[in-house]
Amino acid sequence: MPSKRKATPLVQDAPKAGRASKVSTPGPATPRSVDSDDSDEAGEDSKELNKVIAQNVQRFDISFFPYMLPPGVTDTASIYFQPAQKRDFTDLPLKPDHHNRPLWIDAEPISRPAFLHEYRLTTHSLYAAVSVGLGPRDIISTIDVFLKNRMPPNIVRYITHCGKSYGKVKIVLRNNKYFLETTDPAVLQMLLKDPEIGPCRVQGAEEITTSAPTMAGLAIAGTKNAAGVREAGGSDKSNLNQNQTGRDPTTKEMFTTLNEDDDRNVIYAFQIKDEKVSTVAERCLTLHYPALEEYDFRNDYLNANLEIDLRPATQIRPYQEQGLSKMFGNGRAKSGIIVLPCGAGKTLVGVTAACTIKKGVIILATSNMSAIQWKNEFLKWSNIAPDSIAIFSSENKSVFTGNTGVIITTYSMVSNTRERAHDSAKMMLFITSREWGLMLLDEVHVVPAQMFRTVIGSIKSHSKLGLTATLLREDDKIEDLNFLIGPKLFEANWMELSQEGFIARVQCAEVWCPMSTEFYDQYLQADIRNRLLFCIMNPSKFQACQFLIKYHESRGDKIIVFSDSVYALEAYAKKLMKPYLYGGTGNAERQEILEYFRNSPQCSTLFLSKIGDTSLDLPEATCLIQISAQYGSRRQEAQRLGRILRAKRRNEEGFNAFFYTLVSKDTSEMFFSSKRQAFLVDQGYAFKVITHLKNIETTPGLAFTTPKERRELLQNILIEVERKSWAQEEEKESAALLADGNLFYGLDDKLSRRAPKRRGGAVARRIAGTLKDLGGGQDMAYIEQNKSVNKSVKKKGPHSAFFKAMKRGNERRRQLE
DNA sequence: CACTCCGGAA
DNA sequence: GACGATCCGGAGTG
Repeated sequence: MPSKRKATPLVQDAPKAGRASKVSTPGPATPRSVDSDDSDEAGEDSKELNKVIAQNVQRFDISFFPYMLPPGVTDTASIYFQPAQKRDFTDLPLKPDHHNRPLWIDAEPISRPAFLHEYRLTTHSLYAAVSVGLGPRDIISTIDVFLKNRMPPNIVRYITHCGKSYGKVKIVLRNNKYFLETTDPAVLQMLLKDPEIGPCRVQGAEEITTSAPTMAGLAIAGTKNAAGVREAGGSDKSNLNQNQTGRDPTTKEMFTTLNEDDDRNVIYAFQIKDEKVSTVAERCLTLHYPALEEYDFRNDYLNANLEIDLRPATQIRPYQEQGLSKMFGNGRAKSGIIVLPCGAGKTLVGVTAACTIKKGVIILATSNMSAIQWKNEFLKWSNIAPDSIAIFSSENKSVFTGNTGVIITTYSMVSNTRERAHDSAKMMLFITSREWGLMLLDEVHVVPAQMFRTVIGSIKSHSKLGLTATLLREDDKIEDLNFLIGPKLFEANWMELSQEGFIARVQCAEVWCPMSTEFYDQYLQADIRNRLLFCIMNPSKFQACQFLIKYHESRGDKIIVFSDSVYALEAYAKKLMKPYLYGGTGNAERQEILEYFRNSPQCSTLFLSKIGDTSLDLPEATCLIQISAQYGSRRQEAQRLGRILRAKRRNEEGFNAFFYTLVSKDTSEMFFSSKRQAFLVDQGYAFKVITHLKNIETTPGLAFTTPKERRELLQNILIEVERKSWAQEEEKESAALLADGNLFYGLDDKLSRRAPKRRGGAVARRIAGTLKDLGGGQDMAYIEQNKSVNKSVKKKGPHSAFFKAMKRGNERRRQLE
């Protein structure tokens, strides 16, 4: 373990820590805290505290913050430690001078609203801490300095243990083969005997290497230098567009001195099967020997070097550099994840990493569009030759010309298990058969999905860098990233970035729209599936939306309205005469609308479906209204907010972006909404609740003010609900019926089976629906179908439904046999 | 363009 | 009794 390596100082963090300590409002982080920004009453105490923090922070490079208990509440000190079951630590002895000590938690952040920051100490966070160069003793003593109470011995043991076992096991790629390496023969034996790791070994291929890689002859810039630049970068945040330092602060300063690899020169290793790498990594983690990936790219003479460097004009922001310094902290490339908010320049981080390693790079993006964006960013920020960069997707299969280069592809392209097109297969062979220096994983939170994790195994790369804005999923697979890719190296603080003007300041609000009685009745009566539609189409919600659009348009904002329901999207947009965009919109039309929205002053409002959550780049938008959302998806909420974070106008004085969520009162939307907000609240955003929009009654021209209009609206919704359920049953029936093999018996069978669930009337209607289907009549669809070719109509075509169902039935039967 | 498979959310 | 379910998007292939 490197004893005292000087890590990069955290200049920005120190004053911030002080600010956080000015606690004026007691109480825990309530989701809806009042937005009271700068309460500038810095007492002498906190100034003193600042000093202490500043002194100690310098030695650490993890984003950690103290949080202070409110004055006067000194005797309920509590630390949130992961291994402990209870969260009350009142029985721990307090230090005599505890009032001078804030609590100081060194871990990954789980929640950081305005005044109270909650962090959690986990195995992963400790490993991450050690991986950036902190020894367990450093961690313990630093926490102790700021701790109000004595550290419980079990925590000490826990930290020490994590520190010891860390870094003993490494996964290394050599000559296109994966090896598990360790310097400790006992550990090697232990791993080989492990029932899970043992079988993953390639028999007869073990080896003992005696030549540990040395760092001799490496020109690594000193720490002093790096610190100086960081100082400069930290202080001139306002002039981030000017290249003030006059030199390229990118690669050299990222390295700090290193003095490990001292006397150990025997490495024990055995080869593991390519496809088992993630299994082994997972097992190692559970055995508390996390397998690291480190790439000594400067001493890699086997893989060709890539001619790539950052353009001289490219300026890296301090937080980006901070993240990168974690990755290259010891002169090698460590695998891991960097978390930055949307719009904070994730791509530039990736490009810089590529420029540092200067080997073959493979980039995995989520969509075709983002692949193209990656290419453009590479050309923009770096001097890479245009023929050294290629995109590999279904419509574009070029290869770079030289020995090595950059390949951009999509997850689904690589993880495709089905039969491939000919040149696609050839391309895959090319990709899987060579070694890559760096694998960049964009939107890395998608990787844990079963489909995508195969990517990790099939492409051999020396290091991996995952980038994401929202490191969260609603399932528990996010933890898997720790062994699939590596620890979280860096996470930016949203609030801090917005205070410094790197991303826009956002005002978040939740608007409660009352439900009119007739709608509420229908809502209660409706099937659980259709309930949401009534919430969304709630006339007062519509009015609120209209009002907000009007208000913000008059302020000159560019507005995006999000709706998950395509039906509602269309209804709203048509009624308000605004353009709308959803999945079914053709590509050409899509571009046209986007162009129109971007450039035309006449068009300042755009309606978007889920399509806008990712991949669409709309830097002009400054206001966002959400009229419906996907249940409780925190990720979606964060991504949508991200749409306006990169607002071009963010640097204008006093500029605010707005984020509204419209919620129908007393419906399930309320519950989901609060769930969705959780992540943003954790990031420090305060959601205001607006129960009544000022002057809404006196606003002229609002829709649905008369009972007649509302009745009509309700009628239309009911028709839609009907149509929907009809289409569903049609589908179900034809599917089920064909699966049974006999059309007519099957029909009877189905009907009698499901009859008890519904009343007689339903049965009659269902027969009608089925007959309609068989006969090819489309009368019902006619009502809803207007000039726009609706996707649902396409789907409902008797043809496709019929054959689809038949095929499905056949498939199922074949599988049974 | 049609078909297929997949993800994400309860 | 087993089995299945939703919607809306995306990408790849033919």
